[in-house]
Amino acid sequence: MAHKPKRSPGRPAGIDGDAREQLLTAATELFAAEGVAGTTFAAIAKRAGLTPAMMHYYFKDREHLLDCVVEEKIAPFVASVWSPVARGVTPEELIRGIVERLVAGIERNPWIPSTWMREVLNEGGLLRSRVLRRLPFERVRILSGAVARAQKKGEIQAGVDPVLIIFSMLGLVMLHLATAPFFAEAFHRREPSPQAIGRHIAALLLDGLKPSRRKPRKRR
Amino acid sequence: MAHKPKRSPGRPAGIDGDAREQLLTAATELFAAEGVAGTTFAAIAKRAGLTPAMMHYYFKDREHLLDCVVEEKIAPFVASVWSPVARGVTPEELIRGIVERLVAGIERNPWIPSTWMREVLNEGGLLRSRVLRRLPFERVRILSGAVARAQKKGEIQAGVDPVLIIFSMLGLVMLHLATAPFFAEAFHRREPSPQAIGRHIAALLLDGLKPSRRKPRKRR
Amino acid sequence: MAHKPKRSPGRPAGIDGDAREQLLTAATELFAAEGVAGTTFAAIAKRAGLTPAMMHYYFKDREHLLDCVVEEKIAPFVASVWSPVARGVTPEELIRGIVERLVAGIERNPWIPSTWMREVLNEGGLLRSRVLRRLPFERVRILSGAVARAQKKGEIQAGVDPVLIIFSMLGLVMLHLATAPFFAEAFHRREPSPQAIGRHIAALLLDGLKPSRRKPRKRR
Amino acid sequence: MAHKPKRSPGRPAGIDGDAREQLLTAATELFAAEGVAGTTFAAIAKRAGLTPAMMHYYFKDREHLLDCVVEEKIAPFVASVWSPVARGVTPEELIRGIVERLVAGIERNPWIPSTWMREVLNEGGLLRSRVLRRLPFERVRILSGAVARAQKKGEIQAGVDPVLIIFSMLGLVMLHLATAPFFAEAFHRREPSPQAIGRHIAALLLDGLKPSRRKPRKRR
DNA sequence: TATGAATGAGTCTTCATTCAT
DNA sequence: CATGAATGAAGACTCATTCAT
Repeated sequence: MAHKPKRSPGRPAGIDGDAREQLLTAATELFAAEGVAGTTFAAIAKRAGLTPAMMHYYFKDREHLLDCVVEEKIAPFVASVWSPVARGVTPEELIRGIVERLVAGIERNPWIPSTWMREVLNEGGLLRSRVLRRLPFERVRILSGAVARAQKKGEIQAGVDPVLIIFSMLGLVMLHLATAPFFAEAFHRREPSPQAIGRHIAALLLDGLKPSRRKPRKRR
Repeated sequence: MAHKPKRSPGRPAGIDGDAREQLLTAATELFAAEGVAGTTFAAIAKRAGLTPAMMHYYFKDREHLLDCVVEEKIAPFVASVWSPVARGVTPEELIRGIVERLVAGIERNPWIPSTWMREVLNEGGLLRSRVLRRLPFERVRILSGAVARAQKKGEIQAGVDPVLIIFSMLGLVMLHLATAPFFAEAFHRREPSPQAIGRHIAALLLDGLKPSRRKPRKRR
Repeated sequence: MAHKPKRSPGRPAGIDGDAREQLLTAATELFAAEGVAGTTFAAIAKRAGLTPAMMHYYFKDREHLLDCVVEEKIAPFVASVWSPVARGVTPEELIRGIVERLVAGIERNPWIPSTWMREVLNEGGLLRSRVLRRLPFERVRILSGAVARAQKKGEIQAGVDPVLIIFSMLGLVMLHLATAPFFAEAFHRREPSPQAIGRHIAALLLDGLKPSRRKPRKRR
Repeated sequence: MAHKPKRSPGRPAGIDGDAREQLLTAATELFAAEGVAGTTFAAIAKRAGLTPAMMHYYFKDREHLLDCVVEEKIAPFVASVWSPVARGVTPEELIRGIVERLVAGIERNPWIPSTWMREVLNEGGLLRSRVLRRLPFERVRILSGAVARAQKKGEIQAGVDPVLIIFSMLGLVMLHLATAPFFAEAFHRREPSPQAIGRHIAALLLDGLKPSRRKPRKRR
């Protein structure tokens, strides 16, 4: 599907000088900073130190570029978050694992939260349908099923929706990581670390605001 | 600051035929659907049944248009949410009130969550600095102070951050309301009602996933 | 079908300053000289003393421009040639009339023969299908029917094909008028006048090379 | 003149695998279908299963490619048609011979009529001056002289021009062969065979529409 | 208040052409 | 011979903006 000129066989992919990879990286960074609609081919090329024409050499056109970004950058990230999700684990463990992998994946790809919020979640987001097709719905259902069962057993409160809670969880992580600079700017504070954000979210998700009955557990 | 041609005195503002108001409405709708960068003057004018030249007559240029949207549409919404926040109220009551007013305000302005996520929270968002200047930080501090005090008294668990929690709260509402269509599309379900979303968020924020010790209380 | 911005009502169409008309004229002239594929928007605009952007203002894009050329320039020419063709006239009279009107029409639109040969008759011609749709086949059939009947009566020799003869006739006119400059260039002669060409073709069509049995008739 | 990289001596020219020949063939076919201006180097290379860079290896640039097409493809065709023309033959025999060789040559090179009409006869045709230089004017003059003499003797009618008639003859052949697909498309008939076209043209040229006084002769 | 005409700057895209390998 | 990478120039098209009416 994605347009990919054959790489010269003598030249291994992925090395730092790989122009295509550099363009892709530049694209993701600019998408995060300016949005997809606000990012021109010329800007991407310039940031990678190349000419706009090279963009078309490697990616044919905008549509194909977006295909490539989703296929090569976003889909692997999504897979890394969801593929360990399996049946027979408690919701709490599942959630803790997902949040950890989300935070870790985003540390490696800091452009993701912004792009996800803007271009995936939003109506009219330019990556929306492309990403939608690649979401691992079976895994998502494993989690929502586990939540629903735990609710029936009284282990999870009945007020939350077992599907919406997944959006809450993902959304909170994306949102806090995406808005860390906004937070810092608005409140003249240091940006909270991803770990601090992860702890905040886990605490909020698992206990809400209520004081814990449990002994507070050590985290990492 | 904002460019506003004097309105002919005989003609009251706000009536349905008010071209300026119609343009502003068209703008907010398109901003929500396509993002600010993806919305052209021509598109706004066309949606309002007018010519691009009229956009310039009423709003001078893009910058002024954004000023007007923030000043006349977003700022009043923000104020309606935060102005009732006062000292001497429990964090739970404050949060409940804010979430309710958010949901109500968004029902009147359905374009807000999308635009907020895209253009305010995101780095590079085109409304960011404009909105930032108009946030009611004193009120925000009232809430975060109340949370911090409640934490000290053991009424709120220590794991959550008293400022981040505000982002969590606002973010959850915006996010769930903005992604309701995505949710429906991805899971082939009906869009959850704003009320259902409000209940889910309130439950999550106040209790997390834990089963409630309290008697479940009636909500509305 | 064709994209036509409404003309300001106070300004009559067709006056010399009409920018759209000037662009259309420039387009037809360049199409004749360089071919459709070889003619850029910029070149057309420049020849009319305007900017390329104006081309898009008046004609939207290349496709619409071609629509307009065919609709407003070629179709009327074709109609002027064929609409007087009626039943009950001898083939000789019909042919003589068509050739005369062709020559006259081309004198008013000297760009036609070249464009017709290049872009209509040729496979892959860029106006071909557009023009094809607008050919007056009923009239053509009137002529070919008349020729066929005259053949049966022995008034026309049996060797010629009653449909191909129409292509021969039209083709000879177009060809000789289109190649008049080539003729002059190749043989260092003056360009033959359209009238001379018309006489040559009528003579050829009606008598071939054979010496005439008839008294040579006065022509005009 | 034409740029021709030395062929490796062990490898005979003209065999099917000859890349240069394949490129030249692809070029002529595309020129006929899309016109010279509408044919890109990349398209030619692709049709021959090679890369655009190979075009430059073999033909240097566009200008040289056109030189090669004329020199190696069109000039031999022209020569094959005209070289048998000699003094001392009746115009009728000359014409009959030329038309036959034209039809035969075009059957071997079906791309010729279209290209000839588009790129040779038309003002602005991209092969025009190149072909003009290679026309065998002496032979053409042999024919026009023969026609003129026959006119003086009353064997050919006086109404036709002895030079224009040559254009008529060549043009009719090119035109009918080039427009055979158009004819078929426009009239929903089968394409006339080259032989049928040849017969029609010979009949038209020699007798016009008039019923023949001669006994109709057998043709092939 | 409203519009059509006009434009310059910018964006996407194509293409001939070059070059190192 | 042959290819992939790279580029500059140019073309189609868009758009914010201006202006006369």
